Amino acid sequence: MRVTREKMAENRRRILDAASALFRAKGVEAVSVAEVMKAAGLTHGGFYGHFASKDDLVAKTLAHALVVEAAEGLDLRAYVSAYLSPRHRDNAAGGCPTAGLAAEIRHHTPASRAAIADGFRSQIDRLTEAFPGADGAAKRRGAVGSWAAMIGALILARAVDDPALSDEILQQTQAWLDARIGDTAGSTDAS
Amino acid sequence: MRVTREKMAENRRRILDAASALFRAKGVEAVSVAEVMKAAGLTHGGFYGHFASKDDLVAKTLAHALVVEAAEGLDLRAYVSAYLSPRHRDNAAGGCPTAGLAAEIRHHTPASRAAIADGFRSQIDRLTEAFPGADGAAKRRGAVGSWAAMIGALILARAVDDPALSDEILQQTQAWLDARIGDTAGSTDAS
DNA sequence: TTTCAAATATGATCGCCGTCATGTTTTTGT
DNA sequence: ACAAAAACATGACGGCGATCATATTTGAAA
Repeated sequence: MRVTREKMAENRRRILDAASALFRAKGVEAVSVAEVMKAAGLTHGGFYGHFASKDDLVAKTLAHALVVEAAEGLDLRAYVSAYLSPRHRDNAAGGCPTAGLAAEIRHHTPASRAAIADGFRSQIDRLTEAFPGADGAAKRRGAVGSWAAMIGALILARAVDDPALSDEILQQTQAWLDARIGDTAGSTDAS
Repeated sequence: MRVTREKMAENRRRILDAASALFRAKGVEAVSVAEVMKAAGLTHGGFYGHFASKDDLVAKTLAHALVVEAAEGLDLRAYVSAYLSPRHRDNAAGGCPTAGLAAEIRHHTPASRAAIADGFRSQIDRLTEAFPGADGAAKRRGAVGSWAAMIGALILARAVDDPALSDEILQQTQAWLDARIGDTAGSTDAS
């Protein structure tokens, strides 16, 4: 049952999208190849026509999910607020792949770790542009530090069962970051 | 082959210690029950005399690993420096259980999530005491925010393959936190 | 000391999952 | 239009791992 080039490319995209959502929602190890294929509307047989192995799928999925759209004039405050919202916490399947997958990737192949490193670099660069600061070094320092806080807070908030504690972690981190971001608010010149 | 009450208690401790190190090093799902028992110097058979299931072991291991020693007069700067050191990054098996396991626990049983929540509360309280600030609310906000940054930075640094990027994440976060911690340095009154 | 059950060892079971083998259909290059 | 193979479906295989069954030893209570 052969299919069009175009259809095949679409199938590949569907597999990557399904894997991306499932991996974020349940973790890589908890998701089977057959489950991914089924979510993509296919059966497990065709999988090895698209990818060499499950590990290969993980690496390709990371590269696929971590593409960061260049954000001119990103509103950092709004970004942080949305990132640390209960809505984002409760929507891991559609949320930030870094927060959902970074911890696991430590145990994966070099290809996956390289893919995630690329995504990290883009993300840091993007945040550095948006971060207020006197010079480039200060901006980058603030970008990395607050990015780490965002990732950490989301991971911690998701780990916990107690909604009150989970909410507090999100809110305190957001309030703390808001104060830091406001440190040199309104800087519009780049350097 | 029965053993002493005392020996049995020691065996249980060995199992928990082995599980704690192995889980942190390789992740919960990548470690088999037999592997844990072997590391504890036993065989897989006796496992279910100590724990009801692997999930139960995970929950008990978290409670065992997350006991936080009360730290009077904690040197926050030194703590952050050690936490974000390459040495700690490269020693997951002996390092912070939260950074090693929190992300995974999201996919585990309520018992495990409750155990980790208890550990979080203790850790936040401990950091709140040590954090400088005008009032209790500011201290707690700073504690949660910087704790999230520490966890996040360690997780991100461990995920990455590129040593330069990994080092930078640790260093930038540490420098950033150092500046925040210094904001109201030398506060010794509590309220 | 004698008995009973506890603690662990050995071995088996059962299901899941990654991967491969093979069959079927149909696009694509000629 | 024809042939070749690409793309996917169905089905099978093999290993691993959680859990259980049973045997064995021996502490512990009487």
